[in-house]
Amino acid sequence: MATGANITADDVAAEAGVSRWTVTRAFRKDASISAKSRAKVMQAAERLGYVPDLRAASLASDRSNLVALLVDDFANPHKLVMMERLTRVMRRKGWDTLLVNTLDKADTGPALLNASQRRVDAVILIGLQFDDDVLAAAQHARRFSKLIVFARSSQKPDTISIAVDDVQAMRDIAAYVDAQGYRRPFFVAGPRTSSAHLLRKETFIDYWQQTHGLRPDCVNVAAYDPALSGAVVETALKDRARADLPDVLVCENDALAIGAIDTLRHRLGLRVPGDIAVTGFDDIPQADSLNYQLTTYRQPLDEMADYLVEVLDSREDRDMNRLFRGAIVRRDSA
Amino acid sequence: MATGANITADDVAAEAGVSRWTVTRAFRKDASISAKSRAKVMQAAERLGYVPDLRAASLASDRSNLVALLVDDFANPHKLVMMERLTRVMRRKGWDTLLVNTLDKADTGPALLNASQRRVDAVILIGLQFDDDVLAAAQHARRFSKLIVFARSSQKPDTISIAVDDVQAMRDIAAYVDAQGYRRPFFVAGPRTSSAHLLRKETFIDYWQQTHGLRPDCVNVAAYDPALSGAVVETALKDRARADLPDVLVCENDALAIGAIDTLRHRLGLRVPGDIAVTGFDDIPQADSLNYQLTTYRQPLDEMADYLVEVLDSREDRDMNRLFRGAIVRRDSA
DNA sequence: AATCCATTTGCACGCGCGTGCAAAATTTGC
DNA sequence: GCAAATTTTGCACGCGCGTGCAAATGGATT
Repeated sequence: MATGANITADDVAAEAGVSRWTVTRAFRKDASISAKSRAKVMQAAERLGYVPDLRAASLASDRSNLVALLVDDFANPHKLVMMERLTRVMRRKGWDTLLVNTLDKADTGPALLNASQRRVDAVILIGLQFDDDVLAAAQHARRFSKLIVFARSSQKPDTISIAVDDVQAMRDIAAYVDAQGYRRPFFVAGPRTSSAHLLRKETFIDYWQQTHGLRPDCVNVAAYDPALSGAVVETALKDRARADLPDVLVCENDALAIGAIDTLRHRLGLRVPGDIAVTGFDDIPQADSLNYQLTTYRQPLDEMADYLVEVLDSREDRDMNRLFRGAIVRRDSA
Repeated sequence: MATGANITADDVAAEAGVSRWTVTRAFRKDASISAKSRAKVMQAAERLGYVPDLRAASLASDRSNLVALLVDDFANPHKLVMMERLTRVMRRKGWDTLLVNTLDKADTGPALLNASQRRVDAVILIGLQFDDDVLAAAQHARRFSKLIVFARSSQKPDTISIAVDDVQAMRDIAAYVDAQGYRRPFFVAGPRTSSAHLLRKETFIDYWQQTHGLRPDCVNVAAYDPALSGAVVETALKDRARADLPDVLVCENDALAIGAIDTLRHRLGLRVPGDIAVTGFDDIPQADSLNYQLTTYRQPLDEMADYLVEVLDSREDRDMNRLFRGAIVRRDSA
C-alpha cells in the first residue's frame, strides 16, 4: 500500500550518490544546485517513492505553510464560494489549508487552540460569530502570528481585515435603490452579533434618513440562513395591508434575500420584482439563477484572495488592513 | 502577540516541578497519572501559555490525526453540507481536516502528493473526478494508509467506500415515480466520468425497461452545476411538442434537479409539478425551500460520518466498504 | 598555466515530543 | 506493620529535515 517504509532524504541521497543536503536543495524551487545534481536526485527520489516530510520541515524551520480556516456559518452558500476561491489561490501559492468547523459560539476558543497545536502560520476567520470579546479571550494561547478576518471588516487590534468597503458598497446600493424610484425600503439584517452587519444596516439607514428624512423599517435574522430569513420576513409582513408593504427589501446578503424572495412569492403571494423588489449582497451562484435574478453586490473575491496571500507572505506586522471596492450586479429583482 | 517564545513541555515541567514526561501525560486523556500531578501541570501550562506541538508529536509517533479532504466539485451545494458534517464529526473525535481543492482533473495527483507531504493518516475523496485510472496513477507516492471514497461507491481495490446503496435508492425512486403514475420519465444524469452516476442511471433505466418495456430518454450534464443542467435540459426539450414532453424528470442529484426546475418554469413556461414533475437526490437545504419543495432522497449522512470515524480509528485494512440505506423525502415536486 | 570569482556541496546541531521499560512511590491485603 | 500488588514517574533515543557557514569545485580571465 504505502510505498515501502519511510523513505527519508538520507535514503535518496545514498541512492543518488550525493549528500542529504543536496537532496533537500533539489526539492526547493530557489536553491542553488546544479541541473545535473537535481536530475540525479529527482530520479533517485522517483525510484524510491520519496516524499518530503513537511512535518519535520516545519519543525526545523518554524514555518508550516499551513493556514487554518475557521468557519462556522455553513448555512450560507456564499461560504462555499469563499472556500473555493481561498483554497484555490492559496494552494497555487504553496499554502495548505486546515479547515476548522467552529461548532458553536463557545467553540471559538477551542478551535483557535486546535489551530495553534498544528502551529499554523496564520488563522483566517470567515465566519460571523467572532465577536471581539470571544477573540480577545482566545488570544491567550495564541501561537500564530497572523489573525486575518476575511470578507468582514474588523477594528480589532492585532487583527488584519481584508474586506469590501461596506459603507461605500451600501451607499452604492442605497443610491441605486433610490434612483430606481423605490420609496418604502425595508432592511433585512443578519445576526446582531456580527459587526459587519451593523455597518451595512446603519449605512443604509443613515443614507435614507438623510435623503428622505425617514427611518426605514428593519428586521434582524438570527443567522444567514434562507429559511430563517423567510420566516422572519413573513412574520414581519403578513399582517400588513397592501398599501403598507415596502416596495423593496434591501437584504444584508444574498442568503437572506433568497429566503425573502421565496416567502414573498410563495407565502404572501407577491410578485418579485413586480410587487416588491429585492436586493442582496455577495452575488452567490444562485443569485444568477433563472429563478432569482437577484440584483446584488459583488465583492472582488479574487483580488481579495490575492491580497490575502500577499499578507501571508509578508513579514510586516501592522497596517495591513485593506478595504476593496466591489460593484453592483444589476439583474431583474430590483 | 504570540505568547512569549516557544514554550515547550520542558519549560512546563520545570515550572511545575515534575519531569517532562509527566507533562506529556497530563495532556493525554488516557494516561496513567495522578490527579494532583495533572493539576499541577495544567496550572503551570496555563501560566506559561503552553500549547503542545502536534507536529513534533506526529513526527515522533507516526500518527498525525490529520485527514485530507479532497474536493473538486464546489459548484454542487451538497458539498457544503458534506463538509460541515464531516468536519463536525471528525473534530469531535479528535481528527483535523486538511482541505485540498483539487483544481482540475489533472490535479488529482498533485493534490494527493500534497496530502502525502503532510503525512495525513487518511485521504477522503468527496469529489467526482476521481476516475479509477487517475487514482491508480496517483497511488505511486502514496504515504497514507487509507483512501476513503465518501458518498460514492467505488469498486477500486485499496479503497474504502462509504456510500449509500445507489441501486437500492434508485429502485426506490423509480418505484415511487412509477406508483405516482408517471409514464414518460426523462433521466438527467451527471458527468460521464463519475462511476456512481452510471449506477443510478442504469438502475433507473433497467427498472423502467423491465417494468414498462421501454427505455426512458436520457441526457448527460458535464458537471453537477444547476446552471449547466438547466441549459442542457432546455436544449433537450425546447423543440418538443407538448405531447412529447416527459411527465417527470428524474435527476441524478438535487443540483441538477434545481437547475432543471428553473429552466422548466422560466424558459419553457411549464409548471412544476403541474406540467412536469421532478425528483432529485441528496436533499440539499434548497430542496426544502418554498420555491422548490423537491422530492428527493436523503442519505444518512450522520451515520455515514460516524462510520467514517470508525474506519479512521480502526487498524483493519480490508473489507471496510459499506453501503447505507437512505430514504425518499417526499415533497411537492413529484 | 596560474589565478580569481561564482557556483555548488557538505555538515553539526537542534526543532519538540513518544515509545517502552525499569525504578520509585503508593496502596492494598492480612 | 510488612510484603505484595498496583499505580505513578523518569529516561535514552530517535522521528526527518533546515540553518548558516566553510570547503570544494568549475569556469573564465590574463
